[in-house]
Amino acid sequence: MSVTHLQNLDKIVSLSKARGFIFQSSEIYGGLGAVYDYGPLGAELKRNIREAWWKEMTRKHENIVGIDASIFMHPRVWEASGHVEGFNDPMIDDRQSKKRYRADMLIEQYILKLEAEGKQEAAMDLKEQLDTSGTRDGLCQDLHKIIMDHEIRAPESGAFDWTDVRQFNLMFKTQFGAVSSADDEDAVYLRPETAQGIFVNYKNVMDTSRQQIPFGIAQVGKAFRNEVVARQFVFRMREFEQMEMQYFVEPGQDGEMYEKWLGKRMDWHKSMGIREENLRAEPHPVDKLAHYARAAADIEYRFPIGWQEVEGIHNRTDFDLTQHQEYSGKKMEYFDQATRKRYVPYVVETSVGLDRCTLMVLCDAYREEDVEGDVRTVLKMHPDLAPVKACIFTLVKKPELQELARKIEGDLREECTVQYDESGSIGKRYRRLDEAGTPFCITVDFDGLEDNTVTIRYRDDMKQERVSADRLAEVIRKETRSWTPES
RNA sequence: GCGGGAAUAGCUCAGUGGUAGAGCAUCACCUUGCCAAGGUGGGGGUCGCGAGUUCGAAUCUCGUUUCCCGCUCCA
Repeated sequence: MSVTHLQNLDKIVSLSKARGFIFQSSEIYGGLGAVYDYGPLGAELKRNIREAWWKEMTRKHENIVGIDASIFMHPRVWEASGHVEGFNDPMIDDRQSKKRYRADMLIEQYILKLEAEGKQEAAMDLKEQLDTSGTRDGLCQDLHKIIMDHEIRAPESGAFDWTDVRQFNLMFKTQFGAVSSADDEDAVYLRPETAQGIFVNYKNVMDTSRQQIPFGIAQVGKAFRNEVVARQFVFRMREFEQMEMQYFVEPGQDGEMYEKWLGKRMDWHKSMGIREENLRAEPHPVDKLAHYARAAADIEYRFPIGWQEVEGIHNRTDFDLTQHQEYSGKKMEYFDQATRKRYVPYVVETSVGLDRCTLMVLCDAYREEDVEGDVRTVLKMHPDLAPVKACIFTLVKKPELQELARKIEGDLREECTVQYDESGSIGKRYRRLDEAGTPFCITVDFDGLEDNTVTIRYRDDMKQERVSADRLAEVIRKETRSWTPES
């Protein structure tokens, strides 16, 4: 039995389409870039992951509650959060090397170079110009002028052949209200992250849910980013779903809680049946942290496209709440009755991409096995996540078998997601369900008509057992509980 | 967004200016007593889309969209 390691996402993409996990959006119109739809199996898989997360993050903790905030938010939210600033990177292209650079970074590098050459005065002067860029003819024009005036060359090619400086705003903007106008006053954004929905509701939740610090707010929802480069299947989409939990703690407790949640979240991924050797935690270097974070780490999965982030754990400090306090004028402080301390809470964030999780599960489950000279494609995912948990077959298409099979199907429908299949050869049906990741196939044969027994065939090792039809639910439960991934 | 490559049936592809093809898949029937068996028949393509050249374009030219590979960002 051999297992092939995927070199790219091609096979996952093909299988996703062939079996109805994931389709490209608006395919009949030629598709829409970096937007995907979940088909029947994909919708079930994604929902199973979402529910597992929700159960883990809310129901298992008495001090974490869920909310469901809107996608539209007051435009000022995004000024407070830093997204209007931070999601507006001025970019410039080198026509020679075809490489793209952040215009402000180029100038900063040039300043460092001047300083290294001992030209302190010129460096100071340029720094002043950079800091005041955007105040003269607009940010793009100002930065472009600096680059032109100083003949700043491309770092790699050494060329001086630049395009204009252009800004790429990663936030989708739309009109609010029935009357559309070109005025920016009416513009609202589709949220680029779900976290702000939690921060703006922090006081509401605390005032109404009798929670005291430390406590958490969890949310699952869509977010939108107009990515410059949006590729690699559902890994980077323009519309995606995040599962976030913001944990509010007393300043000083943030470091410990950050470590704790990093560990708990890693454990969760393992409990989803993801192989341990394909998971790792990567701390962000201190000099590369986002504007809001004091510490950050990615939980990465070894995708066929390399190690990539699935979840981010951030120590956001009091950045967000302080910003909202300032921009909204509303107090975000917490008063601790026991210690008589008053403070703006610190926030530890866990933020996981649901679509990335789904892709991770598909990649980790995908196997190509050599079965008697034939290739068997099978998705060995955790039975709890499987879109279809069991499928009922008749050994051959005969009315007397159909009756018992339909009865078993009906009984199991109460227990889990099931399908019924009687077409084609038995082997073909097993393989079809292997590709769907269905862990249990139940076949009704003529012996079963006598003693009410059936064979249950296991996806992972293709072994079969004869069990009483009455015990099926019990066997499925037991097998599901004891399941572990094979490496 | 920029550069390079690609687009023909659900999938993999053949077809280089003259009637749109194959294998697999799918559906129906027959067959089939446990790992993609076999038989018969059916459905499915405005050759990504739009122009142009031509008597005639899947085929040549231009544009456009989407996908793949790089450059930046991130869940």
